[in-house]
Amino acid sequence: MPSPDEFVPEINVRVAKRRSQLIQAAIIRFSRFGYHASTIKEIAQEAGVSAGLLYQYMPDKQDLLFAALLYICQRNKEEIPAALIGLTDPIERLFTSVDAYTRVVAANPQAVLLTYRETKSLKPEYIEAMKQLELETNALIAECLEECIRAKYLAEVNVELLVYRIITGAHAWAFKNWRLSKIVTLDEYLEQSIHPCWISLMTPRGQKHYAKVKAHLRAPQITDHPAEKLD
Amino acid sequence: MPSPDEFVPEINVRVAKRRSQLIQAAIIRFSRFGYHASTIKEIAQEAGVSAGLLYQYMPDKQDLLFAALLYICQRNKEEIPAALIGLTDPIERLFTSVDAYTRVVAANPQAVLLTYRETKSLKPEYIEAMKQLELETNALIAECLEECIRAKYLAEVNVELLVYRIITGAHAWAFKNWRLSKIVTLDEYLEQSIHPCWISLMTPRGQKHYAKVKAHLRAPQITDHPAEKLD
Amino acid sequence: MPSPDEFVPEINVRVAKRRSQLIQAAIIRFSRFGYHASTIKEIAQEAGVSAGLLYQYMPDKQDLLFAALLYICQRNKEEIPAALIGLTDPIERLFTSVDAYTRVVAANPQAVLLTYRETKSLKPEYIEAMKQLELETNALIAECLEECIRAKYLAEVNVELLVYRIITGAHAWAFKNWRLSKIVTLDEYLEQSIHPCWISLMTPRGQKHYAKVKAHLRAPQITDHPAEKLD
Amino acid sequence: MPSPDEFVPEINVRVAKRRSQLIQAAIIRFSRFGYHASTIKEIAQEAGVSAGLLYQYMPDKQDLLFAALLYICQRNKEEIPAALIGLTDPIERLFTSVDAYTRVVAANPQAVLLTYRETKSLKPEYIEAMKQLELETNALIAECLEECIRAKYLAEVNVELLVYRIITGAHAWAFKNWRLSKIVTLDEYLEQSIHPCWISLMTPRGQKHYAKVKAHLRAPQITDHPAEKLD
DNA sequence: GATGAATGAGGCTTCATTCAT
DNA sequence: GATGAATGAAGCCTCATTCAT
Repeated sequence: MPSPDEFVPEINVRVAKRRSQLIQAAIIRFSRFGYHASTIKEIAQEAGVSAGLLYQYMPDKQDLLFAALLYICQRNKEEIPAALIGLTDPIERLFTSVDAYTRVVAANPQAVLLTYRETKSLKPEYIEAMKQLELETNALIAECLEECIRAKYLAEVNVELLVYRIITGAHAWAFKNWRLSKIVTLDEYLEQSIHPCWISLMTPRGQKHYAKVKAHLRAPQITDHPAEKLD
Repeated sequence: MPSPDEFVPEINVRVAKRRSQLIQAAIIRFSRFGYHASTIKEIAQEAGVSAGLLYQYMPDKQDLLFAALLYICQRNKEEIPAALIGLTDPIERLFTSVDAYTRVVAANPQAVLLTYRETKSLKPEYIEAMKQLELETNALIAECLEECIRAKYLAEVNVELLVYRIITGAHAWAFKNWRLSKIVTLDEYLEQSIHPCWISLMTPRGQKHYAKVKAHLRAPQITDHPAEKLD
Repeated sequence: MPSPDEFVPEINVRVAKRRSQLIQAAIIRFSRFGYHASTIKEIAQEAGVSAGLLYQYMPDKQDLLFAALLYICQRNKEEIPAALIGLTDPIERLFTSVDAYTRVVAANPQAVLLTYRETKSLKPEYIEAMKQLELETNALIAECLEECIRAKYLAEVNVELLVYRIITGAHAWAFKNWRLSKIVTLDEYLEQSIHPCWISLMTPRGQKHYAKVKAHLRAPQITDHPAEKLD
Repeated sequence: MPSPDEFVPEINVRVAKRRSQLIQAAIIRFSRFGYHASTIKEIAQEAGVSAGLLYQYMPDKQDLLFAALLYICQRNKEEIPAALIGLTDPIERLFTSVDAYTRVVAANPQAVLLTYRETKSLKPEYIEAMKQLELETNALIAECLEECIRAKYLAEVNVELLVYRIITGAHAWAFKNWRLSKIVTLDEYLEQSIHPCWISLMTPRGQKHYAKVKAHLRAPQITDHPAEKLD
């Protein structure tokens, strides 16, 4: 009993596998050498396939870049909800989302730098899509902040602006890692540079609550992508 | 009839003028279109000279990029001492250096983005030089911070880490300008995102002093480079 | 259980059917887009088979072109004898062969253009074969002319040259169809451009005879290949 | 006294020379091997320049083809008026224009074949331009025909259709040269295949006049382009 | 027999760099 | 000093052809 013509799962599985394989290879080369300095041949080689094959799964080099950047952002975005599973306390959720975001960035620093460096190489509609995705990711942290504000744990501040303080602070760990990693550990960075952004804005009520939950706050587990380490 | 080995000042003046002219043109094109998307011909045209002439003042395209990046960083670095002239009060000096730094970045956002995006295209020794220059610039703000700490206005914190919070916060205005400029003005950004980095770390003594000088703190005047605006 | 060396007619039937199927598809694509602009994949798709299968029935793309051109010329050649069946009068046979030839060309203009445009892409021996086939086709009309000359209906002219006047006149209908079809119909073209080639060379005896048979001369029926129409 | 900036004849001379040089090379390669089988490198080499230089004078390969085809047609078109200079008698002018046209085609057969074979490779607007140019050339012969009709030398026929009989007859000499040149000379071809097209349509008055001027009709001198001979 | 995924040679085109004027 | 014509290396991409399934 053969599967009907219109649904052939093995094919889509292979296509998805190939695409993923090529995107991974692209992330590696683009991260390491930049978009323009990476040739299609090198990327294909990194993926263990021929240059020609790449074009059966990607329209062109720019789309490959877009796919790579999209993949990075989407992957990062997904880590936050994953880290929040099972958490209900607003402070705990805020702490965890910020911590998770920063640790995701720290786990894939080259990938994050790639999004900063090469987004400009995309065509306008792709740039727009990237911005949209950033806003969606930011919204995940924004929700945690708003929950804290509603619970009177946090002063009423410009939430989106605060989110940007936090995420660009996280990105800074990737950008300035060459220096920062020499003066503090990631944990110290989180404690002294990232979390203070919101801790310093807590209400007395928030501070009291934070002191209570602080003890059992734990760093979330982040998926590691070894290819994207800093060298 | 001057001997060929003699020092001929007019020549060096012309060389310096040409180099500067070419670097300006390079900054304009690189900022607007990126390093790889800018051709030597376009840069030469922007400078109003021929492509061939460029090679009499620059060894190659990469050195031109380095010269451009160096110029940007040096220019920005010089703005801080300029803004501090005549100021002696530690808090006032700290406020002004941070304010000046951020406004310099905000005045030439494309140029700053260029240093982030294209530094990787340089050869290692040039990258090292860029890092060195960054550290020197950071030291200017660090000195102001240390002065405040010595004056017991500020808690004893990791100064260099704090400097990075501040400067990457400033850079964020350039990177995320597409969104930030829609939610706050530059003045609001300074007040709500940048200055809080150090204000939240002041000692009670510092807070008292700050309240006193606050009234006559004034935004420093920053040199504008219209070609490097965001569009 | 047939021995492998035995003649297995079913196999040859299938091979012939496949080849024909592929040649038809090739004619369609080559005619419409030209040899170089047509890809093997497109031709296979047109034939409803895979690209790989094509190579089990054709050594390569060039041979496919040759097969297509050969098919077209052979098909056209066969129309003349078919149209002459049952006709015995020399003038009637001449008229009919010329008329049939022109109408065959007019029925498959794109295919004829293909033979003109792409014969050069063939290797020398194939070009030779195409020329040979042309001569054979021409001979069919030449025979009719000679019969008329023998019957003293036509002046003694260079027969082969006259054949070329006629067939290139027919081809012109295909080549210049974009303009000719705007100024005359095919019937008018035949009457004013093609048939005059030989009518103007008739002897008085021929003219008298022609006047007699003219009335019941009828356009032969030509096989239509809709895919090869001009658009 | 330097020439004003806006008019620098030497530059335009060089550009024109280069363009011409490249177009000649293109005609040679395209004629010999066809458009697709000719590479930019080969054409550049034929012209004695580098591949890169070609792109300073031509936007791309297709434009080079268009330029080549245009050049051929324009050159052919110009031969007719040149041949008619000083001739006033209608019959003489008609004979000469037809004779010149055919001899031009015969002098550059490969170039004419090129226009037939590769026009389809052009983009629509260029094809349109080619058709327009053909119509203009045809009009030169059409005028001669009309003059004869006005002088009552020629029957009132469809002039444009007759022009097409003539020019496609001339083209046939190029197409079927492999055979025709074996059975007749060009002069015989003109006498037996080309000129009869209009001679057979003369009025008695025309025939009488033709008999009178026939004696001193002379073949016009045609510019030779050795690179475009048949091999 | 039939498929279509995979290969890789080769074409067009761009652009940093050189050099004759 | 200044020009810009000329070079040619190198990259993206296509597509005829092969071959494992």
